[in-house]
Amino acid sequence: MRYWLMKSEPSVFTIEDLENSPLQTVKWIPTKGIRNYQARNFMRDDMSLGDLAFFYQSNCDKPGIVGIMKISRLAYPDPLQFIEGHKYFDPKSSIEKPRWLSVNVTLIKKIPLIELKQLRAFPKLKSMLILREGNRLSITPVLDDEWKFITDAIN
DNA sequence: GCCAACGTTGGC
DNA sequence: GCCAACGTTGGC
Repeated sequence: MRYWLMKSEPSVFTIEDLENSPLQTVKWIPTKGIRNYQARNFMRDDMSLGDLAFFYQSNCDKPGIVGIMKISRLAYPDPLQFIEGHKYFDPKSSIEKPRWLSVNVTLIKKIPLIELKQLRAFPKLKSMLILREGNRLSITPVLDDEWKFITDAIN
């Protein structure tokens, strides 16, 4: 079992949107395609059913962790890449050789916001990828120790 | 809205 | 395969 951190901009998709979705399950992210090879490769190569992930809200007033999700469907082609005219249409992709993938996630629970600046304050977390300057990757692995430390802090 | 830090693109 | 130009991300 692996752990992940997945970013979403609240202007695009919020934890409440996830909460209000049927079965509290969505394609990540419903209206947006992940268009970064590193993030795609994580989904394709390293994610397993039942892996857990932090829902991280980014590019907003209070960036931070707001929930816990699980991976509920393994990587599959992102349908948005095939919709001509769509923002996430990719002419270089095809049904036979899809370039971009998604996974489904299911909400486990919302948690009280743990702000980015709080995360930064914990020496134990100083190597977290999300805290690295210039980090832009929307899906990053979380180490077992980091996951345990954060989830322990919640409880 | 600024801007640093990235990833991608494409000409060569 | 280099690298400048460009677009995007995301904290502030």
